[in-house]
Amino acid sequence: MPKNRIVKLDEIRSRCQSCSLFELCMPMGLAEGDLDKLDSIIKRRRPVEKGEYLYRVGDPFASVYAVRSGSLKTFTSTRDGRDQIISLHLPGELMGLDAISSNQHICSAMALETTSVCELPYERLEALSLEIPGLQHHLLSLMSEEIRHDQCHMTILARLPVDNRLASFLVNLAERYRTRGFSSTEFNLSMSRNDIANLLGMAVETVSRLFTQFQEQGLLQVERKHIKILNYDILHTMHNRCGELDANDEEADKDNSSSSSP
Amino acid sequence: MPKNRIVKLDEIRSRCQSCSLFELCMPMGLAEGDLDKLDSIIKRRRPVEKGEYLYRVGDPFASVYAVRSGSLKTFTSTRDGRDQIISLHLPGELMGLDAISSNQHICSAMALETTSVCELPYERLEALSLEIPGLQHHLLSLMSEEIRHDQCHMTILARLPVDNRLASFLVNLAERYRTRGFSSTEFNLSMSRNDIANLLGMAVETVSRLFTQFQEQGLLQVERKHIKILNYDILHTMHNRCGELDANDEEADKDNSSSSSP
DNA sequence: CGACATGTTGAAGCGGTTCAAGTAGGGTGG
DNA sequence: CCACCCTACTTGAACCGCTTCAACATGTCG
Repeated sequence: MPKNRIVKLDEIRSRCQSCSLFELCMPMGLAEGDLDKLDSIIKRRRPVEKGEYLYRVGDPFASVYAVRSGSLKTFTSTRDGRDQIISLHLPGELMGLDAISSNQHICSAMALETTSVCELPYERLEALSLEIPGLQHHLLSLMSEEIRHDQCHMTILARLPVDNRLASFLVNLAERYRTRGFSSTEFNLSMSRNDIANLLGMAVETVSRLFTQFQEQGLLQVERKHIKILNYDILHTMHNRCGELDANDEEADKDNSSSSSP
Repeated sequence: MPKNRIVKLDEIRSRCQSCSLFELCMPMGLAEGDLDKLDSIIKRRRPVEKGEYLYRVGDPFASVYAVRSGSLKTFTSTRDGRDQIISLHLPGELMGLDAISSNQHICSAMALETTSVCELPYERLEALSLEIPGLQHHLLSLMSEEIRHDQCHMTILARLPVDNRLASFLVNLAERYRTRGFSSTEFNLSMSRNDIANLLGMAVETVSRLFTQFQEQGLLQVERKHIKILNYDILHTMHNRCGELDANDEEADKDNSSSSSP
């Protein structure tokens, strides 16, 4: 089971009560004054409408963004002009940290629905993280979390057949909704079939076929974007378990067949 | 062309002269005293022999490691027991930062040849980065670099046919060797065909066939692990250019066909 | 309502895997 | 030093998972 990435709703305090920055400010138990400091650098901005860009590849890197509501996809463009979707971002997640080293955004972010975000000017955030205890660690931790996620996705793309990929996607979504206090068995997809296919490295038609197949198998009930999970267990069996560490890990990598052991 | 990830050899100073920690300590122009501080937390350890683990999935996270010489692969295990190689690490690179959020290693690291590393106890490193100007930013920057790399690899796995994947791999290797002052046209692979296949999400046989195909096309000369690149341009044409930002990026993602523009 | 985007379904084709067999290093022990 | 073995690698041929192409259905929005 992945570690909870945000804090329970009832633990949220004062200012950020109406804000989805849980993940960013809460986990290290912020003092009142520190919370003020954080609040002071946050820029509110008008919602990003469906299809609008929050930022684009190559934009100068000035801020990171915390999703308050709605959802966005990030994607890069390959040289042949087609896009590759990198990830889906839900409320409570921080986006844009991947631009730190290049000082410009390395992917574009587009809203999948009307989406509101908080803008955090990065320089001020970085400065603040030298002051506020735990903030530095938290930023580093968030990035490490993102690396873990990406590695998991790489494994999915490299190793799994298409049905397992879709199952992984759905299980992951379910978990994330559950963590946010929503139903983990019934939700609406904010991504189109096209986007899902792209994210999972397959053809749209395949996604379509898999949804009907899953439905015929009694795993799901699908109606357009509405998903109802009927048999979570089987889906979970199919999904890639990377990132789920448990006690007896030593036996997991016992047969490392590749380049020799001495 | 990816940004240079390490500093030119003649810019290296004093203590770390014999060390490949360029990337970690150099880019922000360390003061003499700060360099001492950094040196003081570094643990030297005996070389890791080929096939030995530097760390394993699930190991408690205590340190990050800078590769001084040699090379390592990192990999996770999927639930079916097979491994998925995540990346190859060459001298000058820092490994293990992905363990920050979970506090245990999320992948295993195994030496591909006799490899020497410097161990940096993470807690002390994090503490130090509150003191040494620029170190915090550098750590964040390194992680952002890793995210960029992973995203690039995701794109390769999701979109490219096998020949382009291998070309991408070789071009990437060539660049990294060049940056390190080695020949970018002639080098030895430290990975086995098996490992390469695994990393690129394909079958060993395919890698083998592609090498002979590339050779027949006059792109390469291959002899076992020794690679000589004969036509870099064509390989470069095949390779995925993600992460290579340039001035006219706005036209790159003009036709974003997926979920609507307003 | 018509037009266009999005989603579904079927049938053909192919890229890459899998299976099988054979070759070539590299190390070990006699 | 060679015979041996084991592993890494290569090559061929059959198969199949998924894509592609094409046609149709369903929503959605001006």
